[in-house]
Amino acid sequence: MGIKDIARALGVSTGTVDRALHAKPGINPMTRTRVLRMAESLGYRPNLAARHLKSRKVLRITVNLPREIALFWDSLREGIREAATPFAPALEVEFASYPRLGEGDVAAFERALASGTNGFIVAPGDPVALRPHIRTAAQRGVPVVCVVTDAPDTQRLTSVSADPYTVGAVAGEFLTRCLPGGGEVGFFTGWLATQDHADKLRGFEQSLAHDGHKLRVAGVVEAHDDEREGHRRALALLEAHPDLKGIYVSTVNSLPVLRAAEELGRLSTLTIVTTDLFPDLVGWIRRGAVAATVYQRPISQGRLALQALYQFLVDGTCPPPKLHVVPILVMRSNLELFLERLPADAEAPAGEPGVVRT
Amino acid sequence: MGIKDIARALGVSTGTVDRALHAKPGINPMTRTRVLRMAESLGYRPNLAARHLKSRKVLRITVNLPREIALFWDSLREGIREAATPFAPALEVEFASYPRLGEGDVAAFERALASGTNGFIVAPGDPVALRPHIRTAAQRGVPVVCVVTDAPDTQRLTSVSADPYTVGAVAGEFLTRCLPGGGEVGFFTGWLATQDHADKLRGFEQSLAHDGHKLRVAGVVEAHDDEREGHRRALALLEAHPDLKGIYVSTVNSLPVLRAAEELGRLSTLTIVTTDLFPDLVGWIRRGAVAATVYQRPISQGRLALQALYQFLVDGTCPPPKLHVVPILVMRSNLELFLERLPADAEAPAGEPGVVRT
DNA sequence: GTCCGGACCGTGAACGTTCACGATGGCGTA
DNA sequence: TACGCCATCGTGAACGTTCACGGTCCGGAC
Repeated sequence: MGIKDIARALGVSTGTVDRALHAKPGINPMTRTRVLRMAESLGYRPNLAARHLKSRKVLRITVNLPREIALFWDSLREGIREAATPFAPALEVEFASYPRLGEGDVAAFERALASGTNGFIVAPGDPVALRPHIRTAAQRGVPVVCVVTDAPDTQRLTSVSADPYTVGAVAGEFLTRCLPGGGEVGFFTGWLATQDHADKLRGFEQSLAHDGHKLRVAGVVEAHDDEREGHRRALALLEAHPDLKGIYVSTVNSLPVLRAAEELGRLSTLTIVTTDLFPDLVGWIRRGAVAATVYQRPISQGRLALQALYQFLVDGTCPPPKLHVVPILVMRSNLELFLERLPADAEAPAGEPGVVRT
Repeated sequence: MGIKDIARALGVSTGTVDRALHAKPGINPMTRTRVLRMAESLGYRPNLAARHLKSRKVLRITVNLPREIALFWDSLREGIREAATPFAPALEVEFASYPRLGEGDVAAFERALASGTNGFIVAPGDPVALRPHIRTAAQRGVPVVCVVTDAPDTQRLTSVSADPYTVGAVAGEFLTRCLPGGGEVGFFTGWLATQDHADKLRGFEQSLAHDGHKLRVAGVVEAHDDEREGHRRALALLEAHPDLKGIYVSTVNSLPVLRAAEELGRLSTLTIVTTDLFPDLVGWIRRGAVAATVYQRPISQGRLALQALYQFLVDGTCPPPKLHVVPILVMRSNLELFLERLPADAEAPAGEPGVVRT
């Protein structure tokens, strides 16, 4: 079951077999197919050890992710790094960062593609802008894996994310359980035009419906990832609904909403569910102001993304078009276990400007 | 940074370096230390590809786990298998099963040790009985990793488990959130003498205490993993406390408790939290009779165990004495995502004897 | 002095693959 | 006919490590 066996079986040399298996020039198309057919029938599996021993060519994959929110993206990077170590030194991971989601990802992508990467892991901020670049990458045989956010209808290899519908449904079910008496709850998101955000709302509403509509959505707020707007609209929602029982902030921008609730003295009567985990949120969870946060498990996402990409580069095996991680409810009781696993320097935010801590 | 560089730097042959690095006989102790020191200072990392290419010696690790509960242990095995594939064919995993936890694990251990395994992954049913065997294994340089249950005070390499204190605390916090009005709850376990079970109770009580003692433990029941006893004592507890608001079954034996609650018509007034996931539990979760189950993530445990063991066998790097996975709350809304990932044939229980399904 | 044995160490082949180079042969052109 | 070119294929070295084998040296016994 080696390259030699194929050569012997066909009466050709190992060099010819090598050329055939790697689609190199300088070989008769007929012998090429004969070799391929024989390789197939013999069940040929390349010996990776020997391959890497000889031409110490390393696979280079580049990871383009934002810097902010640090704790989240650092965790994602950590998951990738961790999953990559078993393959070292045959695999080399190159990290490139840009300030925020969608700010500079295209440029970083072009640079890496020009420098000759073998694969990508990216979080598309603006999928439409990235689409043509994913196309050219695919044409050159460079696979792209999306994490956290997807770039649908492109030639990406696969996407890894927390299934948004389930994320919303988990938050909804938890709120339903926490508020057995029923009542009104608020839903905060970024843009409902974004597929992911709309899916979360769908999942959320579906969960509420399960309970016989004792809990209902009093307002759906689009904050457009803007701190000021989030704060202002949270104040408005709370004042318009003095009897509001719960809030689910389905984006990572939960701080403005939390502060608004605190300013109005409503924290004790509200059950609040947020999204993901970042330093400034830890305190709110510890003192119970946030009942739970739906964690999208960046570490696991990173691991899955890297493994799918590596498998494809080595075996050529295609993953399913979408890979999902199960969202986790982080509460006070299991918070510490998450903080343990997180990148070390990321937990202490120190006095960041504009951050109110109580 | 290869064996040749060490040889050249010291003016010896590669054979000598090889003998020194592997503690083989037939080498002067002095040259041995000289080689080791030089290897250290040059930062020598063996080329695993070359090593495996030459003496195609495969690491063989044996996994001894119970058959029942199938879904749980199959998931654990799946996690191990999955984590092992990247190392194939340099790593070979051998699975041995015995009927139940503690029934035949010692015999299986001895057999595998005699057959010359390189490492173990086991779930000690009776840690005391297994201790001497772990000792002899350790003396022969065969590392043992415990999963799910630990064998403390032995020479095991490490143990992988869901931190029992956190498991209990998560269940407690969830119940607290579900029952904002306070009241009495029941706690079911196996044996309080078992460290893990006692830790879960501690975590559980700690979470209740956080809330200003509005929720309190009406009864702690030891069911000794006996179905009849569990059922009988559940009936007794429910009848003694007609106002019981919630139940946490901290072992996998939750069915007798659930049936007792159902028989007494108390399901609708009880918030029930169980442990782990198995086929017969799925229906109870789907119709909301079980609010949530604390999942101890066997797949992740398997992955962690294998990676720690492999790292040690290859690098000699020792993992921390305990590795923890974060327990997850499985509810109706994320149940399907878990069932997806589970071993295929394990979900459908068919008509198992003695199983009541509604 | 010769021989032997043991301790220690060097030598070289082999593992499966890759790749640069050389070899072969057929065909067209001078 | 002689030559060169191109397409196609074979050859052999190299990658870093392991291991069986053989070599060298030294001390002791005859």
